[in-house]
Amino acid sequence: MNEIDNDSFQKSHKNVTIIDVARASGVSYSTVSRVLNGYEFVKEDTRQRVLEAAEKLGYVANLQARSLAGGHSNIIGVLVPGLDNSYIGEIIRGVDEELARANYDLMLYTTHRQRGHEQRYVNTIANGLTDGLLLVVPEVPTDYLKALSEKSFPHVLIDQSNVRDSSSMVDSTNWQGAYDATRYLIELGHRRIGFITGMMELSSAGERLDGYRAALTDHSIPFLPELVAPGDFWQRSGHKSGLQLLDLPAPPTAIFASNDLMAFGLMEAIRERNLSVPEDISIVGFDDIPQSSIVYPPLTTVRQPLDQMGRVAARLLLEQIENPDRPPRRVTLATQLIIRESCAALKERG
Amino acid sequence: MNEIDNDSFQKSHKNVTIIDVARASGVSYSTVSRVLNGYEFVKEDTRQRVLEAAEKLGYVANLQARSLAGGHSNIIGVLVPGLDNSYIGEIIRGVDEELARANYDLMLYTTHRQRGHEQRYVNTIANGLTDGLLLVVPEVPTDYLKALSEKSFPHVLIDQSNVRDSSSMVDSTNWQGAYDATRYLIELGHRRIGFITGMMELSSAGERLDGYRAALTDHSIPFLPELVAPGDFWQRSGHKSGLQLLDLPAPPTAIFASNDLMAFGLMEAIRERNLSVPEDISIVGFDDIPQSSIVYPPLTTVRQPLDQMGRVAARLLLEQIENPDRPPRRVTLATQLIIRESCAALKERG
DNA sequence: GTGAAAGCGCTAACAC
DNA sequence: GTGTTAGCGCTTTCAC
Repeated sequence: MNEIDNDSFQKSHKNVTIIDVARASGVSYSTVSRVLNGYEFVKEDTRQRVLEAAEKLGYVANLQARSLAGGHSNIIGVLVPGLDNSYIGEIIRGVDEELARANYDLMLYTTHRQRGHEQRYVNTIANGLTDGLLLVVPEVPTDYLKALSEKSFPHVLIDQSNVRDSSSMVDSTNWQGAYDATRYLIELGHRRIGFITGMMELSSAGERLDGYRAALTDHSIPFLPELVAPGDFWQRSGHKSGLQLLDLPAPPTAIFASNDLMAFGLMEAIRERNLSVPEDISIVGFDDIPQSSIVYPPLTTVRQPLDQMGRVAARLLLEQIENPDRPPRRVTLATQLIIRESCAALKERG
Repeated sequence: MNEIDNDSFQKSHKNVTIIDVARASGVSYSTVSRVLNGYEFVKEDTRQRVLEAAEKLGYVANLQARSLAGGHSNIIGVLVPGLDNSYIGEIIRGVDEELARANYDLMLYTTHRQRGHEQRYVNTIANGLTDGLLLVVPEVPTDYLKALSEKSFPHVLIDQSNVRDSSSMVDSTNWQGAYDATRYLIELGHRRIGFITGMMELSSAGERLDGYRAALTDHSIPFLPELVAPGDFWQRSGHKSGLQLLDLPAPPTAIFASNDLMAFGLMEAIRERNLSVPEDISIVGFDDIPQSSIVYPPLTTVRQPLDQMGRVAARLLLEQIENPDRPPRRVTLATQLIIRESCAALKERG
C-alpha cells in the first residue's frame, strides 16, 4: 500500500477535525475556529460556508484539544464519598441541573477509591481536566483544601461548614432545623426526648446536637446525657442506638435521629421491641430523602433542600470560575420541618 | 515590568510540567516521559533522579495533554437518564467500583439534559474525552447506537436488551424473575393476580409481562387483560394503576408490580383503600432497590443484581477498549426472588 | 539508554 | 475579515 492509501486509511479512523472543515469550506482553519466559537467579525457568507461544511462532515470539537489550548474544559468535578446514600444523589441532581444549564459536564469522583491518597488525588483532579471542583466529602478535608486554595483552584464545599478555610461553601440551617424539630416534639407534650447523633466529626452533626440541646434548655427541660446515643449517619447505627435508647430503664417517649437513614434504623428497632410509631413512640429524622415519605409511617423530618444546595453550590462555583477574584462566599439555606405521621402527642399517663 | 518578571509571573500560575521535571533532573523531557510511563529501558540511576525531581516539584500529569497525544484518557462516560432513581445509583456504584480498580475515571452524563439532541450528544461524548461509554438509557437508542457502532466506539448497554444492534450488553433474567414471582404468588394460593406493567418501550417491561403470563398459563390460570394495568416504572403510575386494580368489581388478591418503585405507589393506594399488606392483598416488586427492605412491610421482590450489572458492564467495556476486535458480548445475570413480608397465603374464602 | 523532533486538535496573538 | 503562527503538555517515532 502506498502512502496515500495509508493516509486515507488513517483518516478514516480519525475524527473530522477543524482542518478538514477548513479544507472543505476553502478558508483557513483559524477562521473555522472563529466561526465555531461565535466570533462576531466574520463575513456572513463565510460563516455559512463553514457551518455547512462542518455540518456535512459531522464535525464535533475535540474537547481535550480545545481545553489544552484554551485553558478550560467546561467540565467540573464532583467529589463524593460514594453513591450509596440518596442524600448524595439528591445533591448531585441539583448540581447536574445547574451545570447542564451552563453547558458544563460533570466528572464524578468517589473518595472511597483512594483512601489515604486523597491529598494527591485532589491535586490530580485540580490539575487535570476540571475547571472547578465541588466537594461533598464527609471527612474534614483541611489538608487538601489548603492545596486547592493555594492554587486558587475554584472549589466549593457542600454541607461541610466547620472548616475555617477560605473556601466557598453552602450548607443549611442545621442548628435551627434541629431546634425546630425538638420544639415540635416538646409541643406535642414530650419531655423525655432521645437523640441519636450523627458522625460527630462533621459540623452538621454537632450543630444538630446543639439545636436539640438549645430547644430543651429553652423549654426548661434538662438535657440528659443518657438520652443521647451515638450514631454515624448510617442506618445500622440508628438501629443499634435505637435499641439502646429503647432499653433504658426509663426510655424516651420520642426520639430525634440526626438523619433519616438512622431514623429508618430506629424504626426497625422499634418494631423489634413490638412498639409502634407513633402510638408508643414518636420519631423525627433529618434530611427528607426521597424514601422518607414512602416508609410507613411516613417520616416527620427536617427537610434539607439537598438538590437546591447542589444547585447553589454549582452556581457559586461557576461564578468563581468566571470571576476568580471574587472572595469566597458562604450560603446557608433554610431547613423546613416536614410534618408527616411519625409523631403523636404524648399520651396522658395513667 | 520586564519580560522576565512577566514570564515568572505566568509560570507561577502554571502547573509544573514534564519540562520542569526534566530541567530539575538534568535529562531530556522525553526521558521524563519514559520514566513516568514505566518504560523499562531507563538507567535505574536516571529513573531515580527523575522520580525524585517529580516528587519534589509536585508534578502531576496533565490529562488532556496526555490524552491528546496518547489517544486515550482513561475516562469512561456513563450515560444515564437521571439520578432520581436509586436503581441507577446502584448500577453506577458497581460501575464505579470496577472502574476504580482499573484506574479509570468516570464521566457522568444525564440524558434529561439534551432531549432531542441525543444523537449529536452521543457523538460529542464519543468524540470527546472518553475512551468508552456505558449506556443505561431508557429509550430505545437505536439511532445513536448506530453511530457508536459505525465508529466502533467501545460501548456497552445496561439493562436494554431489545436492540438487535451489534453492541455488547448486560441485563438480567427478567422473564425468569417475573415467572418466579408469579409462581410464588400462585403457590400461596392466589388465582386473581394483578400485574402493573413497566414502560413498554423497554424490553425488560415486555419480558416481565411475558414471564407473568407464562407462569399463569403453566398453572392453568387464565390470563385476564383486565388484571393488567399500565405503568411506566415510576411510583406515581404504581399508585394510579393500583387504584384501578383495587377498584375492580372483582379485585385481585395479589399484585405483581414490574418494579419496586411502582410497588411503593401500589402500597400507598392500598393504604388509601384501607386495606393492608399482606393480610388483604399480597404484593411483589422487581429490582430490590435499597429502600425495599426498609418500607413497611418489607417488600418481597425479584432482586436484580444492579451493582453487579454495573460491574460486569464496566468489565466488558474495558475488555472492549483493550481489545477492539473482540466481538460484542452479551451477559445476562440471574435474578433472585427475595421473600420478605409483603405476601401471605390466600385466606380461605368464606 | 537517551535526546530531538514531529505532531495530537485547537485557541489566541499577531499580521496583513 | 481572514490567514499565519506559536504554543498548550504530552507521547512516540527516529536517531545516535
